[in-house]
Amino acid sequence: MTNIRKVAELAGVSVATVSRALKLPDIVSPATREKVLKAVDQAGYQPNLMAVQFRSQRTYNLVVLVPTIANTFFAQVISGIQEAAQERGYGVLLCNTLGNEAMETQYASLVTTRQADGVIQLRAFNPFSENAFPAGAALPMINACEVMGDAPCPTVKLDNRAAAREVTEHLIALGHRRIGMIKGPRRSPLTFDRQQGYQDALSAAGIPLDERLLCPGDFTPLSGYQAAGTLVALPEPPTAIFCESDEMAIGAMSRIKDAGLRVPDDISVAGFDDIAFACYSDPPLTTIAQPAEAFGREAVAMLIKVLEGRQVNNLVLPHSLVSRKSTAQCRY
Amino acid sequence: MTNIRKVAELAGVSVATVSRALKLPDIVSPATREKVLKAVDQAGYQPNLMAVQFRSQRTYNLVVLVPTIANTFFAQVISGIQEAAQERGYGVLLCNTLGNEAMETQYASLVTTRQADGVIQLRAFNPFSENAFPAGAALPMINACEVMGDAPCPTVKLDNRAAAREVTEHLIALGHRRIGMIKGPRRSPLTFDRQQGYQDALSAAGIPLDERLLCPGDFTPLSGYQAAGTLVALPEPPTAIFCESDEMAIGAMSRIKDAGLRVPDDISVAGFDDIAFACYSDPPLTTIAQPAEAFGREAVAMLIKVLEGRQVNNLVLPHSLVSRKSTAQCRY
DNA sequence: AGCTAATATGTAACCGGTTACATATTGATC
DNA sequence: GATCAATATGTAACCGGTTACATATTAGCT
Repeated sequence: MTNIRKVAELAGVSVATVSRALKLPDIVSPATREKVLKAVDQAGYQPNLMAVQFRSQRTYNLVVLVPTIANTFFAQVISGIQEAAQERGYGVLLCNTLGNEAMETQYASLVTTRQADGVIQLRAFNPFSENAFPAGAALPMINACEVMGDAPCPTVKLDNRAAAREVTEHLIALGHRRIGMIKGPRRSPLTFDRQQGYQDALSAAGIPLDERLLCPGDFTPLSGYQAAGTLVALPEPPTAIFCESDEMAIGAMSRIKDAGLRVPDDISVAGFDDIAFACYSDPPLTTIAQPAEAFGREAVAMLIKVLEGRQVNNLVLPHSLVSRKSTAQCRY
Repeated sequence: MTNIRKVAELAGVSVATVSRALKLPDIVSPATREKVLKAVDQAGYQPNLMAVQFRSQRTYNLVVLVPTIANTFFAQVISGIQEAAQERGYGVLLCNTLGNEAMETQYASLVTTRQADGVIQLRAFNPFSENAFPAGAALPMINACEVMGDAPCPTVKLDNRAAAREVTEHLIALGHRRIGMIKGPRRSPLTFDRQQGYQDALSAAGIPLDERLLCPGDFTPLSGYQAAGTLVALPEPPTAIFCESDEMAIGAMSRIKDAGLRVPDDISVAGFDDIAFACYSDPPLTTIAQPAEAFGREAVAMLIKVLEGRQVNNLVLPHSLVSRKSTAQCRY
């Protein structure tokens, strides 16, 4: 293996000079620099970054904990993370946790064992910082997308409550009064906030909350399909359904059509996320657009600030209602 | 930082003994082992894996080069990679190359700079091994999914030609004779193989090839949408379209409906990949199912074999035609 | 007890860079 | 020419483990 000593020997200088010629070219004489560069070239030398990292105690890797890469929205967020990380010279260690807390803990420990410098957690915070990291070892960490109010680290999120309220108001403005909601997993703060927004809109319009119109899902198309099945089977089914993710909305629309009903003629459907497929579904989906890549980019920027010991502020990214063809005037 | 020396001091033994007590517990006396473990516990010691890796010259990280994570199919493959890697104690460094060869090269060099042990490339091989890695430094590398015939490394792929032939035969069996094809990027070997299969089926059925029915795309829904626009605008539009990816098929169906035509009544559409959305599209998509996770798992297994210096054989994974509602008897 | 072999533990070199500190060289100023 | 500062380079310690080799201890056997 060609290492810095070989290069030093070739160039007839010390290893320190080689190191400096490469890292701080200004402080070596032009002649020496030239000699070193030639030797580097001749030896085909590439620094062993493992050694560099070991010495500097920085890995320049970031751990990303994602519940499921298979989710289109997360895939986009990761895309943003990836890009931003690369621009700053960081690598991305991807961890598909499948919601498994043990796995999250295990992966977060990549930081304490020095295989990564920090963590971006795309799921609501779990208690691992309490049990798994003793001695008050606060991990350099950012919580993005799904965020709990009392997260013990900086966060980037959407104003989910306001966004959900907007969608619901949009449906109410179309004349709907029986509005179903296909939610996320029960314990998700995302779901909590969005349900708040949904209720805000209802009560502002004087519509009483009907618990039977709330169905839990897990953000997958299948769960949307199943939940919609429950809703259309109600004695008084909803005339509109707000789904907490586009993937569930797509599943829901499929189920509604299987029941012989049409979207939006019989039931309006709204989603959340604005994934790439949202405008190619039949009908194209009305939804809340989230800046997925921006989530990733901002999370990286914040984490690096933390790593550099700088001050960071929590961030709320903007959303917007995208009105397409899956929602229409209520006919009843 | 609590390091092995602190632990040694606490336990009243040498660092070598601590190291051995943890890695080769059998060769230290039970009493010593106990002492060491107690000291480890007391000090809250976690080995600095950066140091371990540095010493052993193994990072236990694998680089994965993926054209776009945003593609649902790749997301699934990565899921499989991720799982298999984790089971074997490897981490996954994800690189979204966006088809950029410079970026692929840059990331592959993580191996030569010792930040990763090997590479899984999900795109057809590019010439970087020739120009970027001099001195015949053959990277430990696996090429999966999109594979070229002369790949200079082990490969896992599908029999794309046979699969494309099956879909096409399925359409022919339904009475279609004007069958369009929405292809992948021009230079992709995937596209080449699948077009071969398409042509195999046509010529077996005595149907002449009509070049106008072939449209290039780039695997995104948008490109499928656009290509379908070209096809329906033909003086004699096809009665069926075979798309090289489900994402393009979904885009194509959207365009067909925008043209006031119905799927499958007016035009049958078949896809490729069997992504999660395939059964929730309207109508549910007839497609070729690929074992996406298995691609990932096998690629990891093969790469680790390579890293261990063992013999590996190229692999061809099975596919199957999934017949849903987007293809139907030709009415013309 | 005396000898050999097996077991247990310690010492220190090593991986490949980085960098504090020491030393050598050059240049500027009086 | 002497003095001092600035610049350039070299020496060696260091990061935190692993492991070859040396040494100490114990066990087994005659």
